[in-house]
Amino acid sequence: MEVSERLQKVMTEMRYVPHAAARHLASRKTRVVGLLLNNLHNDFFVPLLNGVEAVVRQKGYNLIIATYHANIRNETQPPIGPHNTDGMLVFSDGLMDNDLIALNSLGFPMVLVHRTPPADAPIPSVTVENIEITKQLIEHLIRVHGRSRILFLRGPIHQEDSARRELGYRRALEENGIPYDEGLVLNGEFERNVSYAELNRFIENGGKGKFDAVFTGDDDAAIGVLRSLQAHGIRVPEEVAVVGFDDLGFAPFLNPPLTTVRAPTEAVGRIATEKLFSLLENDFSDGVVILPTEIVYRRSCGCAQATYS
Amino acid sequence: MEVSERLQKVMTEMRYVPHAAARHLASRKTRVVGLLLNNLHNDFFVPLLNGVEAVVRQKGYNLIIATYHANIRNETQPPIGPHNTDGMLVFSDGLMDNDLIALNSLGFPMVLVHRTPPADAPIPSVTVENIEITKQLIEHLIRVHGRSRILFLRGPIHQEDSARRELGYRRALEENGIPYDEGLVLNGEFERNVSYAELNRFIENGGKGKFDAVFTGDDDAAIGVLRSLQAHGIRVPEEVAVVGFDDLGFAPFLNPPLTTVRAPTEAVGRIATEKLFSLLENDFSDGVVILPTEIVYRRSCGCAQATYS
DNA sequence: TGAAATAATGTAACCGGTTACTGTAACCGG
DNA sequence: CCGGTTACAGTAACCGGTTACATTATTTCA
Repeated sequence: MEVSERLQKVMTEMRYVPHAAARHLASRKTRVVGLLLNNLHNDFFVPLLNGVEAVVRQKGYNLIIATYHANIRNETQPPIGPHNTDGMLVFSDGLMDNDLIALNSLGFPMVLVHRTPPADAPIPSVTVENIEITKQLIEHLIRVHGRSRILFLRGPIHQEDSARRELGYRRALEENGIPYDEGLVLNGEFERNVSYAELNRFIENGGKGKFDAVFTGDDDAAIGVLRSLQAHGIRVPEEVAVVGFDDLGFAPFLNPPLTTVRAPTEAVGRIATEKLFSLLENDFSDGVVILPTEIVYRRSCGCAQATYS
Repeated sequence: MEVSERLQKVMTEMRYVPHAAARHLASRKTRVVGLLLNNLHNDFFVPLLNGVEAVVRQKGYNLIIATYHANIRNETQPPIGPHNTDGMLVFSDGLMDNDLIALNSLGFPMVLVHRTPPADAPIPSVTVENIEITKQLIEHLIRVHGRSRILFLRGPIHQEDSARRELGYRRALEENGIPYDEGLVLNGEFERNVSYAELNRFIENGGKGKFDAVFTGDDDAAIGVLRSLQAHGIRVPEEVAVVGFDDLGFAPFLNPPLTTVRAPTEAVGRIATEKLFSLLENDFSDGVVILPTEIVYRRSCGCAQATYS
C-alpha cells in the first residue's frame, strides 16, 4: 500500500483534521470563497445561494456569507477580502467601483453578480437581461391591457437591476407616448415590507385611482403590493394589473398568479461561481455574461383566466 | 494622542488588514461561526439566515454556511468544525448524536436548531413547538371542516420537525377516531418540487378522491401541493383543504391564501446565535428553548372568504 | 527631586502546518 | 550487479501574526 494511502487511512481512523489556519498561513490559500450581499431580506437569494453553494461544495471549498451595503460602508471594513478568502462574489453596493479596482489590481479574484464591472477593470460579471425584457413587460401592460398609469416600485438606489428596470420602464413609456411621471415611482427596495408600506402610504395619500397597473420591481415586492391592494379592496387585475420580476417559486401561486419575468437566478449563482473558480485555478475568465430572461404571462396582468372562479 | 489611537489611524490610512489565518493560528480563535444546513432548497432559510447573520455581524464575526446531510456523511468530512470555526449552529441530520457528543466533549461550542440534544449531552437547542400545534391544526380540519382523509407529506426522514409534525398528525387522528392510514403519508421532503412530483404520482395512481385534505408538512411543500392540485383540476378548499407550516412571507398570497402555522423562524435564528455567543463568551448557556407557534386561518382550509370571487 | 508606577518598546518563542532541500532506501532496466 | 530514477524520511525555514517577558522611557506624586 502506498504511503499516501496509509496516511489517509490513519488520518481517518484517528479523526485527524488539519488545523485550517495553519494550512492557510503556510500555503497562502484559504480554500474559502466569499459571497458579499447587500442583505438577505429576499427570497431571491435562495436560488442564488443554491447555485453558489453547489459549486463551492463540489470544489471542496468553504463559503463565507456576509452582508455589506452602502449605508454601513463608512462604519465598517468589508468583512470579506484577500485576508480571509481566496476570492469573492460581489452582489453588493457596499464596495464602490474604486474599491473593486483596488482589489482587482491586487490580483484578488472576484466575480460580480448582477452588476457591471467598472469601465477600466476587467472583472468578470454575470447578470440577467433587464432592460429589453422590462420594456416588453411594460409594453404588454400598455398595448395588450390598455394600461397607461403604471406605478413602478424601484429597488435599492445603487442596485443595477433596479436602474436597468427603471430604464426599461421609461423606454416603454416613451416609445408609447406616455409621459414619465415622477409621482408614479415609489421606493420599494425590492422588499415586501417596504413595498407594502410605501404603497399603503401612496394609496392613503390620495393615490387611489391614480394608477391602473403596478410594476413591482421584483417578485418579493409583489407580495407587499398584492397585500396592500387587497387591504384597500382594489381588485387585481381588474382595477390594477400587477407584474413582477424574477419568477420566484411562489409566483405562480400568488393570488392572483403573478405575471413576471423568469430570471435564471440559480444559473447566475452557478455560473458566477464557476467563473470565480476558473479565475482561481486558471487565473483567467472572460467578461460579462448576460443570461436571457423571458416573460411569463399569468393572471395578475389580466392575461389567462382566474383559476378559482 | 494615545498610541493605540495613532496605530488605528495609520492602519486605516495604509489600508492594513491583518491576515486572518495568522491571527487565528496564534490566538487559537477564528472569529468565525458556522451554520450547518441539510440543504438550501427552501424559502424557510431566508428568515433563519437573517436572524443568524444579524447577530453574527453585530458581534463582528464571520459566518460560514455549508450543507451537509445524512446521504453524504459517509463520503465527506463535515465542512465545519473546531478546525475552522469557534462554534457552530447545527441544522442538519449529517451529524449524528454521537458526532455531537464527541464534538461537545471536546468543548466545541454548538447550538442545535430545530433539533433536540442527545440525552446525555447538554447542548443548547432552539426550536419551535410542533406537536401540539400540528394536532390542533389537523383537528381543525377534522372538526371544523369535516375532513377525515387527510394526506400528510412528511419531510426528510431524520428531520425532527417532520417527526414531530407526524406525531401531532397521528395524535389528532387517534383522538378523533380516525384510523391512521399509511397510504395517506407521502414523502414531500419539505420541498416544493418533490411534493409536486409525489402528489402527482399519488393522484395519477388512483389517489384522486381518496383524500379530502392535505397537510403539506411545510409552506414550501404547499406550493408544490397547490400546483399539483390545480394541475389536476382539484378545487381548494372545496374539494381538498390544504394546510401548511411556517407562515412564510408568501403564504397569505398563495392561491388560495394558505392556512398555516406561524413559526418565529427569524427569532429562532437570532436566539440560537445569541446562545452560541453566550457559549463563546461566557462558556455557558442553558438548555432547550421551544418557541411558541400559532395557527393562522386563511382560505385554503375552508375558513374565510375567497378574496377574489 | 527621586522612587515608584505606568506606558511604551524590544525580543523571542510559538501557533501548526507547508515548502524546499538534503540524504537515504527501494526499484528498474540493461 | 551497477547507474539512474523514483519513493520516502528528515530537517529547517517560514507563513504573519500573538503572547509573555524583559527593558527602557515617561509620568506621577510624596
